[in-house]
Parts: sequence; C-alpha cells; structure tokens
Amino acid sequence: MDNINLKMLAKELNLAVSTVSRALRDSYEISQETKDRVRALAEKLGFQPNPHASSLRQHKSKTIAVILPEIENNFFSQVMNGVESIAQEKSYHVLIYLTHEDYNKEKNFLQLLRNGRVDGLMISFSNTTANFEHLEACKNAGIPIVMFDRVSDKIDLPKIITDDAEISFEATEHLLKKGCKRIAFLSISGTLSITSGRKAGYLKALEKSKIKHTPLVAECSPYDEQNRQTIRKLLQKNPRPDAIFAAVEKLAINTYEVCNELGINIPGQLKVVGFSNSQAAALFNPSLSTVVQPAYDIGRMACSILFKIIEKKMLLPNEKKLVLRSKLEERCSTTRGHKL
Amino acid sequence: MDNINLKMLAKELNLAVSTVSRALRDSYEISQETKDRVRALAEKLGFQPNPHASSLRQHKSKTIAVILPEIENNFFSQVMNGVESIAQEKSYHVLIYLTHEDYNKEKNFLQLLRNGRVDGLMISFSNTTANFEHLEACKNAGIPIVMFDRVSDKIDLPKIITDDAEISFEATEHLLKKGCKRIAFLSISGTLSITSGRKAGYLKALEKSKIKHTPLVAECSPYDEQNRQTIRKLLQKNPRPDAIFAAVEKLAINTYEVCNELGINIPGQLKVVGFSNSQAAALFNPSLSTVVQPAYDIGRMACSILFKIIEKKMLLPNEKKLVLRSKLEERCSTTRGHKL
DNA sequence: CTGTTAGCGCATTCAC
DNA sequence: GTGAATGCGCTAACAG
Repeated sequence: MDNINLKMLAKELNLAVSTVSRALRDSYEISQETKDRVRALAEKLGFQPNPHASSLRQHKSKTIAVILPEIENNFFSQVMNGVESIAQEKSYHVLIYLTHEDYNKEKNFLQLLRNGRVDGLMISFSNTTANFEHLEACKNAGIPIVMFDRVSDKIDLPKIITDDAEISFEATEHLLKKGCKRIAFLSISGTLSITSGRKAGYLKALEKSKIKHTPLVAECSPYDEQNRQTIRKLLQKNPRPDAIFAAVEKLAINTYEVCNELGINIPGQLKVVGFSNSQAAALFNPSLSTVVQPAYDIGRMACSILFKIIEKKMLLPNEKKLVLRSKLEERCSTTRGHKL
Repeated sequence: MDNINLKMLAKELNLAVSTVSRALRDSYEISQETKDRVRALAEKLGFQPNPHASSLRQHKSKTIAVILPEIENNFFSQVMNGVESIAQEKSYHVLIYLTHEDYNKEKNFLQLLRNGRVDGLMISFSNTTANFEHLEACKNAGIPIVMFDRVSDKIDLPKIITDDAEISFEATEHLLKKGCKRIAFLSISGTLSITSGRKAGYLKALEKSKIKHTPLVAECSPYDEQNRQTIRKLLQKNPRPDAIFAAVEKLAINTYEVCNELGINIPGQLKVVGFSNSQAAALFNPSLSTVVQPAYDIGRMACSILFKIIEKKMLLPNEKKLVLRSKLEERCSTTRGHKL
C-alpha cells in the first residue's frame, strides 16, 4: 500500500540511493549490469518516481496549463485536442482551467500558477478581462506563456491567432454579394481582440460597399435566453435586417432558434453566416454557412511554440505572432433565394 | 525573477520559517499581529507557496486527473465542465488525459498517476480497453478512483452511469411505435459497458415487439469516412432498414451525411434516433430525435463522489453505483410520415 | 506564541 | 563505477 521509493529499491539491491537514481535515468556512469538489475526490480515493483520530489529538486514540473473561457464549445475542445496531442508527444501533463468568462477566476488561476506548478501556460482570455496585470505577473515570474485566439496586444508575448478581420470582411462581402442590404453583426460583449477584429472586418466591408447602411451591432452575453431575446428584438425591428453575421458559434445557433420560433425563413428572409467549428453545421436546416477556424492547429501551434520557449529555443520572428487562416464555407443559409 | 519562498519572507520579517508558514496558513497558534505582518509582506511580494514542496511534505497534491477517450464530443466536454465546477469549489487542480480510444495510452497514463501526482482520478474507458489490470494497479496503490459512463463491472469501484439499456429500449420502442419494421443499431466497436447496455435495450425491444426481425447491428469505428462507408452499405441493402438507432452522437451525424449523399429522406424513408448531447440537434434537417444524457451531472456527481473518497467519508450504498436517467427527445427525424 | 529540528523523495554535488 | 552528503521548499513534531 505504501509507495515504493528509491530508498526501498536501494536497500533491496544493496546499492546507494544515488546509484539507483542514476541507473533509472540511464546515466553513463553506471554499469550495464547494475542498470539491468535496478530496472528489473523497478519494473517488477511497478516503481514510479515521486513527481513532487523530482519537480522540487529539478525546478520543473513536466506540466503545462491551459486556461480557457469554456470547454463546451467546438472551437475550444478542438484547441484542447491539439494542445494535448503535442503535450503527449513531449510526455507532459496538462492542467485545464475554465474561467467561464470570469476575470476574477482567470486572475486566481494565474496566481496559482505563479510558483512552479507548471513549466508554461497557454491562455485565451475571458471576455470580462480588461487588464492584464495578472498575466504580467506570471510573465515577470519567468513563466513561459503563449496566448491564443483571444489575445492582447498590450502584452509582449507570443500569440497564435486567426485572420479575424480578413475572414469577417470576406464573410460580410459574401452576404453583400448575395444581395443583403441590412446586415447585423452579433458578438459577445467586452473588448476581446477577436471581437474587435471581427467587427472591424464587418465594418470595413460595409464601408466599402455601395450601400453603406448604418452598422447594426448587437452585443450578446454568455446566456442563451438573453441572447435569444436580443435577437428577437433585432428581428422584430422595422425594417428587419436581412442578414446576420454571428461572430461566435452559439449566436448562430440562437439565431436559428429564434427564426424557428418567429417563422422567419432562412435564407429567404434572413441569411445567416456564423463562426463555427461544428461538423454538424452542414446538417442544419438550412445548412449553415460558416467561418471555420483551424482550431486543432491553433492548439498544436500554440503548444509547440510554448515548448520552444520552455526549451529555451529561439523563436522565429513569425512565431511571435502567428496568424492562421480561417475558411469560409458557403452553404444554404446564404444562398440567394426568393423572399417568401 | 527568482521565486520568493518562506525563507526569504522569514528573513525579511525576522521570524522563523515555521512561524511564517503557520501564519500564512492561519494557524491558531500565531498572534494576529504576526499574521498581519506576514500576510502583508506575502501579499506585497506576491508570494505563492511552492506546490511541489508542500505536496511532497503533505502527501497530497490538490490535483485530480480525468481520463477520457476524447474531448471533441459534447458528452465528454459537458462532463469535463461538471467535473471542473466541483474541482473549482474544492480549489483542486484538474489534469486531463485523452486516450483517443487507445488502451496503451490509457495504461501509460494510469501508470504515471500511480505515485502521488494526483489525489484521485476519474476514468471513462477507451473502447479498446479489454482488461483492467492498469486500473487495478492504481486501486491497489490506494488511489481514490471513480469510473463514469464507460465503466466495468469487473472492478469494485464506484461508478456513475446512465440507464443505457432502459433508454435504448425506450428509443427503440419509439421507433417501433412510429411504424418501423427494420431497425438497425449502430455502435462503436469493442466490449464497452455502454455499448452492450444500449444494444441490450435495442434487442429487448425487438424481442418484445410483434415483428421480431433479425437484429441489424453494425459496429463502427472512430473514423468518419469508415463509418459512412459502413452506413452506405447498410442503406444500400435490399430491403433497406427503415430506421437507424445510433448509439453514439457522431454516428447519427454520419447517418445524416450518408442520407444527404444518397438522397434518402429522413424521416420519410428512414427514421433516425441517436444519442446526442448537442444543443444543435434540434436545428438539424430534419431535427434529430435524441437520447440526451445528463452529462454535466455525471461530471459533477463523479467528482463529488471522488472527493468523498479522497476525504475518507463513507459512501452511501447508492453512491457506489449511481444510475442517472437519460431523456428521449422526440423530434422530426422520427415523425410518422408518408414514404416518398 | 515562536523557534529549532527533522524529514518528505529525489537529483546532484563531491568523494573514493 | 559507486556511495555519502546536501538541499530543493515546505510542514509538523517538539521545545520552550
């Protein structure tokens, strides 16, 4: 029941603790014979070195942390998948923290990570995060950090992002090309980098268009019912928007729900395009045109770069700010159709 | 840059290390004045105790591990969300490990957890897991363990599951009631508890029905394209099944994809019901009838019970095997309709 | 109420 | 090649 440790192995083998330690770590100073004996016994007893002891001793934990706003979201779960794939290659452990869009939680988590618990961390900010002292504190403590997706330019740290403004411009132009004249933009509240990027792309496309209608921007929340209410109001305006660009997956879903409820036909009366990483978007009624982010790759890249920092390798210039490209998938929710 | 530690605080305050340690942990033996002084300085310097040192000393890590087959799946991400909510209440850290349905990875992960890295662990088996020695080893090492969803009766450990057989019986009867006469059952391969439970419910419903057709069982894989191929073959049989019961979310999605491809009308030519925890199932074309599992609650319960074990509290008899109820959501993919 | 001392289990000097 | 001794940073037992 009590865990075996080096001391027990050493006693059993009539060796010194240090010899056993070295043998297990394949030190060149140890004879093959001794290594074999030691390993055989370790194997037999299922010896597993105590990670806290070696972390304490070596000042490294073989652990990284990922701080996310939420996990019930295809984007973030795909990111996690990517992160984990790299961590597994490196035999690292992964701690996961969910802020639920709460700055205070984010702050507390970062505080807990400030003393050796992890060798590095990756973060995507909550939408209530307005200052970055908590991250600065970790940075100053010397912890390797990578930001991804929801990042900040106010901190000098590597970031992995996507081409939010460009792809949003493209998505909005796509709607314009389909004949839309009153396009609404739905996003989560806050001053998130992705929100402003996506909004900028939307505004730029409107600006560039002949129509130049007043932008219709609605800020949403993390709560489905609240968002449906916001969307209901938006769609009951007169004149009604003829398109919605949802900057976040769940808002596209909420839009569909409200349209079903109000009997608004997509794409006849309203065209919809939304950010989404769900395979199921193609199965919606009608199939949803989406902006797909390379979520898995974001996770892999962010984690790879984190390891480069941990291993004190030099970062290439483009690795300090890596921009991956999203893709617009045109489907039936934006097809040109007769109004019903 | 160098982290502050108790020794530095003690020196600065002209106190003994142990006094500082006790003050920070609010020991009753320390005077209020000293506590205040210590805390003020600790606060000022942003002191955070080294977790490895205290874990080593106290033989506890304030960390639990969750071992999952995958995360890109609404069921598991909701479970994670539930787990995390409890862990956060307890101020515990959460390590996540993804087996990707690979027994060897599962085995390696468990091995890494066998020496103090975590205070407890939760696991849902991979579908390639056929023996449980790896878990037994952890159990014998005295690590608190809870199994959830994909569990095994071969090990005497607390399990949180859902009423797979009952709800599958109900789902199959639902299809029968809608007039289906050749119902196929799609599940992932392996000897998973959930697979056999769901299959048993399906078989029992067929058995009980007047029709008693030969069961149509198709085993699928983790690979979308392979599964679509399996489903294609199934749907090109003559006579063709008139219903599919998908025991796992992604297989329902694959079914829709194949139907779109082959021009098979749902629910006209084929009715579909699938396990799914996706909010978006209601937006499918047609909306998908689903078996919804209480995933978030599974996560919360599993984690709560794990903490009861960690805290050495007695488990109530029903906490050793807790069965939560799933719910059948009837939607358009199973409405009675004229064949096209 | 506070200080001294002794490890937790491991990796790393430094001896021999 | 191997062993003995030291300390990572913290907590706890024992004094006083």
